[in-house]
Amino acid sequence: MSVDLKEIKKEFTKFLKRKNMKVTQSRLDLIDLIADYGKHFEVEELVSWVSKRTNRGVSRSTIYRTLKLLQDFGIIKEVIKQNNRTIYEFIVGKSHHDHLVCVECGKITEFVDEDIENLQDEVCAKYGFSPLNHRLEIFGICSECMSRKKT
Amino acid sequence: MSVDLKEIKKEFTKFLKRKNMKVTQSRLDLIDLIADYGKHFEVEELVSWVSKRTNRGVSRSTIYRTLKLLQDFGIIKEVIKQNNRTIYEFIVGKSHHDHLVCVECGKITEFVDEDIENLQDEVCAKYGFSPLNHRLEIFGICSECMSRKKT
DNA sequence: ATGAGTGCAAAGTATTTGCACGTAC
DNA sequence: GTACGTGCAAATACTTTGCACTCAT
Repeated sequence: MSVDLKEIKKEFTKFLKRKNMKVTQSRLDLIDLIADYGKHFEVEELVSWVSKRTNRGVSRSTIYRTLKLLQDFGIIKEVIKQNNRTIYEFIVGKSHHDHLVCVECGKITEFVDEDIENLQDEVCAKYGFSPLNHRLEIFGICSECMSRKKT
Repeated sequence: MSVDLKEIKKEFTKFLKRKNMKVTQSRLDLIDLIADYGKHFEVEELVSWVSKRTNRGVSRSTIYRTLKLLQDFGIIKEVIKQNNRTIYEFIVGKSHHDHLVCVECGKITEFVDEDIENLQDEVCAKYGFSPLNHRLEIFGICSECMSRKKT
């Protein structure tokens, strides 16, 4: 793990103070817990994970509220919106990447493509649009599912 | 309007028969109504539009069910998933395009970029992934909102 | 005639909110 | 001490589903 969580929490503390919000244990802990989880997650998964890893657990409301804060702060992102599910990801220490989503097995594969990123910036420039973030989801069938289907 | 709706409905009829489904007025009408609406839409908007344009109206259930069918058939697509909203689009007669979504005013701008499309195909090829469709949403602030903010 | 389609109301999900109590400052 | 945070339960929003009736074949 190449991510300096201590530094992130320090920055997050500043971020909260700047907004006159309180630095609570619950908020700081969630950063550790998400980093520790180490993969994409849905709210439900996170709730279970937190219960499993702590004695106190956490309410869904707090999770939703804190996730929103962490998105504003910029360390997590909604990476997939499919059906009624929202999949989040801890994005610190990763280059921007996008996702291949297998509609058969649900497997999510990350990929990085600098060229796609650059072309997007060009498009935005062309329209005088100031991008804040983006989401590219490619839905399809992964190689394993494809070979299984052929059999 | 360069789209031949008659032809589309003929194909849709075949599509339904192939699946042993019935060719109902309601289903065929929805194609006309969506084409006629001429822009992105949400379910709620479509329900209002249908009521406004017809005498009978249509139930939300049928709208949802038919939208799913039309997606399978391939003439509409969920183009934006933001917050809890799903925005659909009639995609017949358009090259594949993606969207710039202004988070201030909600304006949606379409753009076409062949190079991005090609790069995506390359990525899929690299992972042995068979793409079915994709969605690229760039969230940010449009030029009008940006100049309004500066003032 | 038969099975699929439709509308309605009810049920499911995911997410947000009001409020009483707890905690950071 | 005060204001914001938290958990809980209730509310909301979107979408799906069961069922009785209707319509396409």
